[in-house]
Parts: sequence; C-alpha cells; structure tokens
Amino acid sequence: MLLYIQFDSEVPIYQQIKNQIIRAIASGELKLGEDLPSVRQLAADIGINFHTVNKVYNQLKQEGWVVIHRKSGVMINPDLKAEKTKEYIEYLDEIIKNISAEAYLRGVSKEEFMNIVEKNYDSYNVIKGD
Amino acid sequence: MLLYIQFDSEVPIYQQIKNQIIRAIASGELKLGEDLPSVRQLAADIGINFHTVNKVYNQLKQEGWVVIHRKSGVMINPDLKAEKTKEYIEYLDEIIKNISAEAYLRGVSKEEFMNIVEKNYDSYNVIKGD
Amino acid sequence: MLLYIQFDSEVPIYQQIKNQIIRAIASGELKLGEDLPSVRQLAADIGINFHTVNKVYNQLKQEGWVVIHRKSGVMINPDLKAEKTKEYIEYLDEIIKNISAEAYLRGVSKEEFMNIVEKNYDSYNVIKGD
Amino acid sequence: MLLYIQFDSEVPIYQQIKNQIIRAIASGELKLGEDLPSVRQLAADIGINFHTVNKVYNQLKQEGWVVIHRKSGVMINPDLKAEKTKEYIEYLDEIIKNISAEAYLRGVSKEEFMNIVEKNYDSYNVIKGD
DNA sequence: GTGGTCTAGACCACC
DNA sequence: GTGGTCTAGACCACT
Repeated sequence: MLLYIQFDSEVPIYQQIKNQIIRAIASGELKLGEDLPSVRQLAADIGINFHTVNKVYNQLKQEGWVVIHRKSGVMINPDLKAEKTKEYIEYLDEIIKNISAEAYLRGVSKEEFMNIVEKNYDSYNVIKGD
Repeated sequence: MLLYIQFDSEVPIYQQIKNQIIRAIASGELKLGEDLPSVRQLAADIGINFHTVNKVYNQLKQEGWVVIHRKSGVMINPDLKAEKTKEYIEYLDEIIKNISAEAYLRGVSKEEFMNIVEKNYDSYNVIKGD
Repeated sequence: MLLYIQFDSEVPIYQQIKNQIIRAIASGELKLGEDLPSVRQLAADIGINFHTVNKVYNQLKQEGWVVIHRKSGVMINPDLKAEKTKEYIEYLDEIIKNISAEAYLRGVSKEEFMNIVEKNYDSYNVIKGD
Repeated sequence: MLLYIQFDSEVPIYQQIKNQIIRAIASGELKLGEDLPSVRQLAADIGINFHTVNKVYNQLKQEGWVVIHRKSGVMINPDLKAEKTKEYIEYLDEIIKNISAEAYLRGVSKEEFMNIVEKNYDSYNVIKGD
C-alpha cells in the first residue's frame, strides 16, 4: 500500500494517513485481517517520526478499524463492522451542511455536486471478490 | 442571526462561526449586502473575546464573503461571486472521498448517503421569494 | 471637479480625497489660486461627514498645497512650490522599492513597468496653457 | 536576513516586515524554499510580540509568498509564482498615479523620477549566479 | 461608535 | 521544538 503525504498541507500528517488507510479499507485495497507495516517500517517509508505513526495506529485501534497484537503487529480488524451510530449520522449531516453550502455558493450545480458524491461512493461500493 | 457554538468541540470557535455564516448566506438567511454585528457586539453575544470574531471577519473578507467598511462595519459582500476554481473542485473531491469512505464502511447505504447530501444541498438551492 | 470615492476601499476616505486633489493639481484640472468647494459643500456632494473634509483641508494646508482664508474659504496655494526635500526623496525611494519588488515578482517586465510609470508621469508633465 | 523596523513609523510594524521580506525575495537575498525564522525567534530578534510576526507569516501565506509546515516552520514558497492579475495591474496603475503626481509637483524631473524607478527595479532584475 | 494594531500570557496540537 | 487558538486589555485611526 502506498501513501501519498502532502507535507505542506493544512491537514495534519497523522490525519492524512488515517484518511488513506480508511479509504484503502473501503476500496478493498486493504483486506480485512491484512497486516499493516510496523510502526517503524511505515515511519521510515514515509520519512516521518515514528511517534506520528504510533498515534495513527492507536487512534485507528480506538475507533475499531484495526487490532493490535503485541507480537504480530497491527492488522485490519478482521471483524470490522464500524457502527452507524446516531452521533456519527449527526456528524455526517453537519459536515455535509458545511460542504454543500460552500459548493452551492461557488456555483457547483446540484447535478455536478451529486455526481461527485456518487462517483466517490461508488468507487467503494463494488462487489469485491476476495 | 443566531449562532450556536460548541465550546467543547475540536473545531475551533472561529471556524464554527465561519461555517455558520457561510451556511446562512447559502440559505438566504443572510442577504447580500446585509450588515453583520460589530466584532465587539457579536463577541459579547456569544460570550467570547472580540479578537476571535475579528479573526473570523478578516478571513471572510480575504475569501471574499464580506466587505469591511471603515466606519459602518462588516456586511455580506453585495457583489458576492465565489468562484468554482479548479483548486476548489479538487479540494471538494478529496474531502468527499474521505467522507464517503467512512460512511460506506459504517454501513450508510448509497441511498441513505445520497439522501443526506441531496437534502442539505436542496436546503440552499431553493427559489426564495422575498 | 469630480471626486470618485470608493467607500469599501482599504484606503481611508480622507486619503482618497487628498490623492485626487493632488492629482488634479498636477494634471492642471485645478489651477493655482482656484477655489475649492466649502467643507460642507464638498461633504454634501460626496455624502460624507464634514469632519472628514475638514481633516483633508487641514492636512493639505499643513503640507502647503492649499491656503485657507477665514472668509474666502479654501483655494489652491497660488504660490505653490512643494519642496523636493531630502526626506521626500527618501520616502519616494522607499516606496518605489516596495512597489517594484512586488511588480518584479509578479512578472511585470521592466519595459511594462517603466511604461506604466512614464505614462502616468507624462499625464501631468504637459505644457499647460492657462 | 536583517530587518530594519521603524517603531515610530505610520506604517504598521507587520507591514514593514512584510515589505522587507517581499523585497528580500525579489533581490534574491531570500531564496525560494529557504527557511524563515520561527515566529518566536523573529519576534525576539526584533523585540516585538510574537503575535505580530504570526500575523505577518499568515498574511504572507494567504498571499502565496510562503508555506507553513506544521513542524518545520515557515519557508519561502518553493513554487512561488505570484500572478500578474488584472486587479494587480489596476492597483499598480492607481498607486503610480498618486506617487507620480506628487513627485511631479515637488519638482522631481521626469529623468530623475524614471532613474529612481529604474534603479530600484534593476536591483531585483539581475542575473544572479549562486 | 467602528475596526486595526500591538502587547502579554495561557494552553493546545503536531512532530 | 514548531505554529494555532483564545483571552485580556491597551491605544489608535477613521467617520
């Protein structure tokens, strides 16, 4: 798995890594139960401090995306079933409110906006034979 | 115009205010050319320091949402024409990629996801008779 | 004489008025010894507070551009000979340093830059028959 | 890089710093990609509050002159390409109008005026071998 | 009255 | 260590 980090981005590095791992799970690039690189390995690959990777893995674990075994390292949670909680739906609604307001004011038509959303959702929502 | 601030949120206060003002412009609650409260007035209303509001207004000005008059204060830019730049569309695509990945993995169905998006976009995209 | 004021400009109104009066003197639109409108007249014409006009006239007087008579009002100094002081040349040099740096970095060629400067200087530097 | 600040100037401190940084970029004293001092370091060097420097850096960032990394601090934008927009040319023309009017009236000859302008532009527009 | 500038000091997030 | 956020209070410029 390749990670593309923008070091000059406003988005913190640890957040960029989290985003890309979650996207890779959604797209099937990372299978459930698959091993992730070790903290030091990934840090070296990207060229960042290993504390940053550590933070990523710990947050992913807390949110249920991965499991961490003392010995075997980190793997994508084989029993992954992230929950569609009420809080998450509220958060989702709130963030969509913000995004769609600016998109609307910037002249992104409804059709164009829905197309972007659908295209991206569909990129994950495929029948995966693994 | 009423602002609801979550003081315990991870989202900075000034960002919450910015979001809500842009949403209010999109929904028509704030008309083009309409005056906003003075920095000190709004700060007092919310119960925060006026420098925080000042920061909001200055950022909104630099992004073209409002104009600041020396005496009369701040108003929604009467000639508002936010641009649908290539950079903005790339930013939009990127953020939708992240959001839809998590939504998909949390079991938000395509139908449900598209409904949330459509509902929120439509809340701005209405023919307003005033 | 017509004044064009941009009320939403970063440049203070009093400064805009000063600039335009000095430019009008340089272009010959305002002759030496010519009367300027009264404070209240000009304020009413522009639609601003008369204190602002008062400030303009007082500064113009201090800098020697106009003379103020109790009765006859304000007129362009008939004996105008603004001085090319050492301080003024230093100020001029400093401001040109700032302007040309940004122009250069923004890709304004030397030819283009010199043309803009020459065109504007020449617009004043004409043989005026009055 | 040395900064000379006039504390008794009408020009705000943060503006003086901005001007000098942009001039240093134009003159090549600051190379693209070069690091700037940290906000606190520069503030201490000049003897001002770090918030003032912070404001400078943030404005320079929003105008595209520098990039701010989360950890490594601030550097001159390595991909700097300030644009010669229509708005900038209008601004430039307007400010030159004001400056040349006063220079003309103060007896700065066309030759002298053009010399000052050319000298300063040329100080940036040199083939730099480094 | 309005916003703009500057100072001072606190605490936090990131790496 | 870096910058980011927020508070608090002062003084100034403009209208």
